[in-house]
Amino acid sequence: MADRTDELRVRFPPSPTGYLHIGSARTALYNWLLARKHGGRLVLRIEDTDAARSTEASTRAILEGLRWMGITWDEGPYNQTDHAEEHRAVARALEEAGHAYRCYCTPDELAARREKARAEKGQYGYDGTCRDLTPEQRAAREAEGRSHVVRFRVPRDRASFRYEDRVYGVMEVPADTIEDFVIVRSNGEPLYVLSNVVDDHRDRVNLVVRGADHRFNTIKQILIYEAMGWPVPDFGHIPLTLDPKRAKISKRRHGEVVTVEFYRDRGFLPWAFCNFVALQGWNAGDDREVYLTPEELVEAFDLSRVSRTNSVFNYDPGNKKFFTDPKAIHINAAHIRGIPLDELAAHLRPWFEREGLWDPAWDAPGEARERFLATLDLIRQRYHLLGDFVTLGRAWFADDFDFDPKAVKKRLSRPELAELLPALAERLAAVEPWDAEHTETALRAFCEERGVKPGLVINAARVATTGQAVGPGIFDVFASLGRERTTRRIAAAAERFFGS
RNA sequence: GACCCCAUCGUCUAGCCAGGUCAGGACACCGGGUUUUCAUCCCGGCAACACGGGUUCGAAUCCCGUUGGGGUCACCA
Repeated sequence: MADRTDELRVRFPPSPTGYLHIGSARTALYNWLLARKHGGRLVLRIEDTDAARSTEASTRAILEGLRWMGITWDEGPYNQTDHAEEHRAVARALEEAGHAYRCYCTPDELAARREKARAEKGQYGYDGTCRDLTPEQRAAREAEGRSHVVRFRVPRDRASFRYEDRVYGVMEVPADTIEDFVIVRSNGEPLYVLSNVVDDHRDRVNLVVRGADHRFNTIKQILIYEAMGWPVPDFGHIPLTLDPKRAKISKRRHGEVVTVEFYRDRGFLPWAFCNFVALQGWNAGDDREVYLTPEELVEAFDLSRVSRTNSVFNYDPGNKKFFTDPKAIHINAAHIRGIPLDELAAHLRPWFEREGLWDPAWDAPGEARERFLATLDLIRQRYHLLGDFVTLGRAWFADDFDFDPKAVKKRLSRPELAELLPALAERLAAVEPWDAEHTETALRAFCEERGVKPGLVINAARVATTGQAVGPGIFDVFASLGRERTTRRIAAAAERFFGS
């Protein structure tokens, strides 16, 4: 198919030196959103130029993270190293055209001069020692056996460099703050600032959305595009996400909580995670915060509404309940409550399987599946994480559930329950038909006869049947659990907590 | 240090560009209500325009400065 020149082409080029963290995930998401919204294409490129730090495992982890989030790419993944020759060719072309030159200064010399400049409080960018070497001077240095890097010859005919950022607006910096930067190492390997441009050009990327920490690279890279006579893409930089102490987040400092896989493992719905991440630095301008489907977010998302203010990822190390940003958990809970039941069931399946609780009958259309979905619907209202279904909700799917000690203490300690519980079980066993309405009538009548408050019996029954002090209305619990399990558990609780 | 960016409740943010409603929403927190329970739901509350000047009848909104925070200054990406 012929290329449409007006087609939006964005990219996500992670460097495989670690895990997919929350900041990169957001960059990927924004690019994906843009591609979807405008019918464009997203290119995935692995920037493994830094061979020393790049690992296969890291690439896998990143791809896995993206797949989990539901971020799909239209092209790639390409490997940057596959194009190393091309990068070198461009460096040569730049050199031949006079836009770049060989620099023979050694790292030691550079460091010394930098130190001196720093001490004198001057600019300490590259001082241009090799910028205008004559062929003879170059030959002399080659003869000395000196190796060289290739530096870009930054134009000195302007007072400043500027470009218009899609998020930050006009970016303008004094020209003398941009030094003649290195584009090829002394070992012949091209550097990111060059390779990235060559790749983006080859991949026909026309909008670059990346972290605000790249703003100065953009100035340099536009210079390269111009020197090559290539069309310059649009750039949009997005604000950074900081920790509560306003420091850049990193796995090294913050641990798992900043990695995508952490959210997967802790029971986040992938799209709920995306929903939260999207809100760090962007909002639609209305009061909406929950986007249950990708389509809704794609529709609402717009680069022009991305904030210029860094956001703080609000997590509190050591907090058991809020092990990550409370809002992230809230959004996850909203999604758990709000998405279609069959989708929820699909996301839950691995959780049940890991616990050995999955029943294949839940897969096929039929009564078992209907009951399963109805149970999910009943208990999902107060759950925040997928794991809650098999921990807090285990009693709905297995008999070997745990009793919350606090619940037992609070609701199963009154001595009269020793006698009430077995009697209640017996009474319930005869209720016909078994549904919320009839079990309620029976239980209330039972309490009336015994002269006890329904609350006593109800709360005891909740703990007895579910192990928890909180949960859905008890008669819905009865109906959901069924007669057999309900009565057996109530009787068993009497045994277990009051038996001699 | 130089350069660039940013600055509204504890956090995410709306409002700013085109000055003029008690500065709005969400999360968290607190209180009340519903209920047999609450980790559900409903209602209410607490809580912010960093500071100082200026322009203006009027400034969160425009201008300047200060302070604070962040980013970048590599033969990393």
